[in-house]
Amino acid sequence: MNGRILRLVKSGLERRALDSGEIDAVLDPATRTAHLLPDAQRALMLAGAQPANSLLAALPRQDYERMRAELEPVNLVYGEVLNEPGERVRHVYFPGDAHVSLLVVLDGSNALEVGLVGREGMVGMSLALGVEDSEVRAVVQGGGTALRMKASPFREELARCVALQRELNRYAYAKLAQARQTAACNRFHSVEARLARWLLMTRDRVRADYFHLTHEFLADMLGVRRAGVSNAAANLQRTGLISYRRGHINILDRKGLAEASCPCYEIVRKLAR
Amino acid sequence: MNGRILRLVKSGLERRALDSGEIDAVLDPATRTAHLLPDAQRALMLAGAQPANSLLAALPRQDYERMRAELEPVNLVYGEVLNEPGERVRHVYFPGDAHVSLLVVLDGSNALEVGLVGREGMVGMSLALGVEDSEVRAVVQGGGTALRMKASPFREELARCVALQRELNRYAYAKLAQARQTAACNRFHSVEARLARWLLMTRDRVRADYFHLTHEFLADMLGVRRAGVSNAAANLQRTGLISYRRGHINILDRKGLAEASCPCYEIVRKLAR
DNA sequence: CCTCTTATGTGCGGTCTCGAACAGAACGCA
DNA sequence: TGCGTTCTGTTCGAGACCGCACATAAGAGG
Repeated sequence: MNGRILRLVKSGLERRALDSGEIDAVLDPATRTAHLLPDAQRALMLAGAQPANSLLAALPRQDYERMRAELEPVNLVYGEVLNEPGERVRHVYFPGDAHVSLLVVLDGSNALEVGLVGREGMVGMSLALGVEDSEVRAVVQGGGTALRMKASPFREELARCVALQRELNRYAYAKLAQARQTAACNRFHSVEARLARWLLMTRDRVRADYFHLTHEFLADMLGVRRAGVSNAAANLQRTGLISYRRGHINILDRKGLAEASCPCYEIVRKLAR
Repeated sequence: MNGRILRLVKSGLERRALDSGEIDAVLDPATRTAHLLPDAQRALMLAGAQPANSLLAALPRQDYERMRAELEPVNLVYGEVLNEPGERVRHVYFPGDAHVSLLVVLDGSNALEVGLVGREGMVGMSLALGVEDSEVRAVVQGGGTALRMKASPFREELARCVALQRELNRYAYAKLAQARQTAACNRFHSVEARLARWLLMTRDRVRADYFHLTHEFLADMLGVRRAGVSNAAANLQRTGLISYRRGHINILDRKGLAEASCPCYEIVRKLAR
C-alpha cells in the first residue's frame, strides 16, 4: 500500500477512459478543476424536468428552479480528486452518473474507503453540516456527469431552503450509519466478503454489471494488500460469480455475489434509501 | 465474544456502583427508564447558570431557558441501554458527567464501539438529523448525570431554534468524522494501540485517571477477544503506563499512553472540539 | 511484430488475532 | 471464615493477512 491513489490521476486508466469516449477532455490535476461541459450538453442537462441526482430531485420544483442558476454541470474523470483532507471545501457535487469514493488517509501510505457517493448523494457533506473543511479524500471512482455548486452560494441556499436542509440532514445520517457499519464490517468480515460487497455497491451506482477497476485500486478501497484482492477475486471468479481481466470486472451472478458478501451490503443499502 | 454487552445490565459492576454510592438507585432494565433524581438535586442541576453539557452551554441564554421546561435531569447507570438498533428514539440525552458508548451490533455476538459521547455531545443524533430510528446501541459506560428530553418536544425545539440546529449539525459532523477515523483505525492499528487510545478517550470524558471497567467490556468496545485485551493491558502495565486490578484501571503516565496509542487519538480529539 | 508498461498470479516466512479451554486470583456475600 | 462468582493469566493450534519479491501475461504504442 504505497499511496497508489495519488498515482491514479494521470494513470493509464484515465487515458483509457479518454480513448473510449467516456469523457471528452482531461482536467488539470494540479488545480483539480473539473472539466466544463460544452454549452449544448450543459443546456440539455439543466433543461431536464428532473435532475438525475436524487437529492435534487426530491426538492420542491420551486426550490430546484432557484438553485439552477448556481448549479454547474461538470464531467468528472476517473481518478480525479475533488477534495483533500484538511482542505477547505470549494464545491459540493451532486453526481449524476458519476460516483465518488470517500477515503480516510492514515499515514500517506494507508487508505481506506469510508463512503461511496453516487446519484443518491452529495460530495461535500461537511459544508451541509456547517463545517468548512473536509476530513476525507474524495476520489472519482466512476467517471460521468455531476452538478456542482460553489461553497458560498450553497451556504446561502442552505440557509434559505428548509427542504434542502431536511434532505441533506437525512442523507448525512445515512452516511453516518454507513460509516459506522463499515467500521464494524472492516473489523469482522473477510476480504472476500468485503470485496463482494464493494462490487455490489459499485454495481448499484454504475447501474451496470460491467465496470473498470484494478485489483490495486480495490486494495486501497478495502485497506488490504493488492495480493489479497487478487486472491479473493480469483475465488469469486472460480465460483463463477464474476469474471475479470486487466482492469475490467464483470458481475456474472448478482444473487450469488450477494450471498458471498456480508450482510452489511443489505444493511447499508437500506440505509441509503 | 458472546453478547456480553447484553449481560452488563444487572452485572456485578452495577451493584458495585450502587454500593460505592455513585448512584442512589437502579433503573428497571426491562423498560430502560432512567432513574429520576430527587427534587432537591433536580432543582440544583437546573438552577446552575451554565449547564454541564457543552452543546447546551453553547446555546444563547434565551434558547436554553426555554428548553429547560422540557429538560429532565436523570442519573445514568453503568450498563444501562439507552437505545437499541432499529428502535424508535424516545429521548435524547445530554450527558453531564455520564458518558455513553455507541455500538454497532453485527450478528448478536459481535459488537464494536463506533462512538463515545460525553459532556461534549448528545445521544440520539438520528433525531437531530430527522430520522426516527436509531441504528446503534447506546450503552452507558460511565454512570453519572445527564439531561434528557422527549422526542417530540425536542423536534419542536429543533424546528424553532437555529442555534440548536447549528450546534447539532456541527456535532453530527464531528461524529461522522470520528466514525470514519475509527473505521480506518480498527483496520490498521494494533489492539494495544487502540486500547491505549480508548483509555485516553475515556479519561477525557471521566476527567479522572481512575475508572472502572473490565477487560471483557473493553473487548466488546474494541471488537476483539477478551484474552487479546488482557495481553495488551498487561503490556501497558509492564511498561508502567497503567495499572489495573479486577475491573479498575488507573492511568499512571498519560503522556506515555498517548505515545503508545495511535495518532487517531489526537485526530479524533481535535474533531470533537 | 516487438517493446515497454501495467496488471495479475504466486510463493515465502512472519505476525497478529482467532476460538476454545483451563487455572488461579480477587472479591462479594453469607 | 469460607464459598461461589467474577475477573484475569495463559496456553494451544489454526487461520488470515502481512510485507516482500518475482514470474507471467495482457495490452498500448511504436
